[in-house]
Amino acid sequence: MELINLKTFKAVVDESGIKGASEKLNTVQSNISTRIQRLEKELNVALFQLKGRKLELTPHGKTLYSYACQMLLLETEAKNAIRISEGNYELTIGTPETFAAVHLPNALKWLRKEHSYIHPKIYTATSGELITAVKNNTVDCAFMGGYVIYDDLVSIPTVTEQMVKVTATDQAHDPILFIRGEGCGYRQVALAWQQEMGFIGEQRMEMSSVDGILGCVAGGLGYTVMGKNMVENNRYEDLLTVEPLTGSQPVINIALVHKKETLFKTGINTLASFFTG
Amino acid sequence: MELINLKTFKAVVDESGIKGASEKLNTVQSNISTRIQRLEKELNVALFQLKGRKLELTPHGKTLYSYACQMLLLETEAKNAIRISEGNYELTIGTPETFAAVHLPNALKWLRKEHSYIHPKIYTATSGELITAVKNNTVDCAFMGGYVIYDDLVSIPTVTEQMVKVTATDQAHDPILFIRGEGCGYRQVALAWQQEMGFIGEQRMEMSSVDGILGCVAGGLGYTVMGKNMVENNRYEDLLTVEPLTGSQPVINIALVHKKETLFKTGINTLASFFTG
DNA sequence: GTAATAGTTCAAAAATAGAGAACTAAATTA
DNA sequence: TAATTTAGTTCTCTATTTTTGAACTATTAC
Repeated sequence: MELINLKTFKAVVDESGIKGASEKLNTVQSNISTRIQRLEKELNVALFQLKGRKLELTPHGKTLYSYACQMLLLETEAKNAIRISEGNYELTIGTPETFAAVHLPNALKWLRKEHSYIHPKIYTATSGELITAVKNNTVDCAFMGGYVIYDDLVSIPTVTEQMVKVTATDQAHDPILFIRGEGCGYRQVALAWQQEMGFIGEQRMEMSSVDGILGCVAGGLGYTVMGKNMVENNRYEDLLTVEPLTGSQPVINIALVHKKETLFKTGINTLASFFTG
Repeated sequence: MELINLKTFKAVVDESGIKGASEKLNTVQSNISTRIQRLEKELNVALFQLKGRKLELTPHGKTLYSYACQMLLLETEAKNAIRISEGNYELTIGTPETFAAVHLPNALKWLRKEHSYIHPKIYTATSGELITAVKNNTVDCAFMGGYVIYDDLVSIPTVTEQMVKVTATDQAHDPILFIRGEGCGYRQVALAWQQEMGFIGEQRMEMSSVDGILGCVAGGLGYTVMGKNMVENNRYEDLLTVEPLTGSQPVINIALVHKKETLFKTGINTLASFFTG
């Protein structure tokens, strides 16, 4: 039993198919196919069953999956443990795009200057995706809006952002709320505010980029609700008016989230200390 | 990181050297050497340090060792879990040669008849070697004379054997005690008895085979102390006289020993139930 | 019915691991 | 202290394994 086969097996399960796995592992389908067959031959059981043109895990496959996950986790842990004991290690940090643009640069500059033995590696995704990324060790920690309340995760509060309503300065605007895509932390705050204020019937417009949203707002197409910092120094800043949000949640708290038992606790706390002082 | 490399690494540590590992893994030294180097290159740290002509684990090596053990354990567990969930599985049973000859045949016959889904696989070694074999999962369980008192091992009492002093029937014999080799459970009882009886100065003769010992005793070369069952039906039985052992330990208790947390608990208990009824 | 998608099989090419000999260095011993 | 034994490394050649990419089959979607 070799780890590459188990890694392949796990990829097939996670990506639910040979094709997905082959893309994830940067190889061709036939390799995935044969690696799985190698495992099946070695264990002398079928791991998958073809249902139509989908693969379905057999009970044996399920059994193996849990072991494979454990073993692969141990592999990365072993590598991490050695990296840490070398005193000089990589820390994978997940962050929403917005946070990466506004808050991370200074933190990384500071890290580089004061704790150069930590080599940060940034991974951007939506808040939603980041939770799973933390859970399955794709990242060592992640910045996230709101509070996370999972048993095996720890949240360290970092920055509190003033939420603001952003409108065009010299223009009337349509009652259209511009919000970011599914999975974004700000989106939730914006929607909650909209509901609280009773603007239920209002139109909404979804847009994935902050710059795009602010551009539209500046153009008088609508208004938006987001973090104050995100507007400051934006290219459209001069055309925009911000006013602090009213309502029950006028701020958003951004936490640094990590697994309870991580080998990188010290490094993560170091990173958090930049914000908490 | 591949399991074969970790397996090799573990073997080098366990056998304390490349040579030992190469013998254990049935390959040549150069292979062991390059596998270790592969690991070192991949992790970018030295795992061993040459001290004279001995290898010494570096701190990084120690770190890796604990992970390697865990991963390799998971590998065998994964295989076992699948074997068991197939409903039809192999059970590796360790036994001293003597026990294999006298008690096992009936047990195996019964197992085959009543619990044919268990496929016993026999591994013979001395009691001493069997303890380590159980500990590192070379065998799933093992029969052993005396009681084992290790934290993570469980002993199920099976048969109690009457110990007897065996002498030639129609002959005087020299005061030479024939005993079995190092690591044999009976040997210890024999030696304890000899000491208790005050036959300290007596000569001793070591011999690895029971038949050999009984042959010598039958020929009047000396006497021996062993389990009653081992003499019964032996080819020399007619020439031998047995008398129950006197002293504080006239019997030997043979237990079936296994790790506390084994996937084969049910199978092992089934096997034990043949003896306990 | 046709196109697209998912997975398998196969042969050739590329990469890798293994065996064994030659070599270096340390311990043993005579 | 010179010779021998032992442990480990390095190197080359060979054998094996892995990867690739194309052809093929089966299922789903349009």
